[in-house]
Amino acid sequence: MNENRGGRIILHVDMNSFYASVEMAYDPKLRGKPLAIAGNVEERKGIIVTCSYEARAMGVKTTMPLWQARKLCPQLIVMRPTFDRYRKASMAMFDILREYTPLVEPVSIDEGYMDLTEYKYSQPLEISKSIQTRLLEELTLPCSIGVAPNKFLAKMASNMKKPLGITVLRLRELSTTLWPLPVGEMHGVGEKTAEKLNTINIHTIQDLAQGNHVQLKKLLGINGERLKKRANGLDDRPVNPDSIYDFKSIGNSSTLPKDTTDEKQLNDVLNKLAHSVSTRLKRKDVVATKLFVTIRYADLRTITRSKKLANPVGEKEDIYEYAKQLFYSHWNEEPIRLLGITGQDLVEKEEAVKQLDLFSFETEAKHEPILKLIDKLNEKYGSKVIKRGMKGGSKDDNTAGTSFNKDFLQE
DNA sequence: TCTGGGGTCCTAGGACCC
DNA sequence: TCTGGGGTCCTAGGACCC
Repeated sequence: MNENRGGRIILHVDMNSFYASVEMAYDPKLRGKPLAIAGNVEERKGIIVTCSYEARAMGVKTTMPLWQARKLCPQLIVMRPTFDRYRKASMAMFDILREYTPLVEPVSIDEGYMDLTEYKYSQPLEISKSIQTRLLEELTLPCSIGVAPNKFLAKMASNMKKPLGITVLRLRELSTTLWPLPVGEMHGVGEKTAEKLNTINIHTIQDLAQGNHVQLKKLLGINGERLKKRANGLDDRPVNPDSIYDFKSIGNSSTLPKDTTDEKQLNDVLNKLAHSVSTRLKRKDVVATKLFVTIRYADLRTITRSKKLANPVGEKEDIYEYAKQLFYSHWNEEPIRLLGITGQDLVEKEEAVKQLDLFSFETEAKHEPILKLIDKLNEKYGSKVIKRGMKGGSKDDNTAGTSFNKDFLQE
């Protein structure tokens, strides 16, 4: 009955050069041409965000500075991103995926996992073909799909054939499919980790899979253990459709047209950033308990400075004031390339108001015996706010029932 | 005449508490 | 009378991903 012996069937659907493909869907004249989407097109710091396969054939790559891409490919068509289109296309794409199962977890605007374990009597390969065909025919958007018993392997599989690939990665084939790859190609292993692994003679995924447990832990901490497990095809993370509802931080940053030390200009940028962060927080009905300021100097050295706030912020003016405080107490007066503001530890606005009340009430009543205080609080707010014998307040209520959503899934 | 902007997770030291 | 051990919070920074 159970053909895959209790294993799961996980798909990773990855759209191919998503932004460029969406633009081609909107304007068919762009098809077949080297197309790049780049930020800051007019300015010196523009980089390639995505490019079509025709552009890739000329050596153009993601994150390459625009001027360099133009040198490699003079006929390159360059467009600024139109996020509205991408958001719409993304929603349409996830709607199609959800027709196959509700267990769809978007991980970014253009990729997501699906858990098809419940549909084990259908062929996952057939379902993948159907998904790929529908996305291509109905949305004119190409994708690659990986099919595997877990998220990690599905992700690695979708990466193996692009564009328009479908790759099935089975556990029993790991030693021939996954293991020969350089360890740096593993999802979760970047440049630094690859370098570190090389120092203990780990060069391929196979080396990692067979690496010494103790040595790996010493080198990379718990990440070492986790990577070794993954290299052996083990990953039990569930596909969680609700993960889009947990927001941990909201931030904006901006690279200045020119490096500067001009305070008026810097204040102006902080003011604009405060405005956009405030708008986004408000749209989600949350306030931030921690505020971060990012400073990048001309030589790309980047520091972040943060402050835990007694009273969570959401209003633009408050964010601006705290950000200025943070900035001016840490800026070394060197020219600045980029400024950023991020709010973290987000709580629902109503919950934050409660906590604020709680705080002042507690201060006012701090001489009373603690049990009496708790009883009073319970009387005032109901027993769910604070329980006798509990250490803290209502800290972990902050996501319950919130209706906030990832930006790209919002209208 | 190089390298954007949006995030997440982990680590580590010091303060502080019991 | 010279020094334990566990835990949490705060801050800074590193690495990684799309």
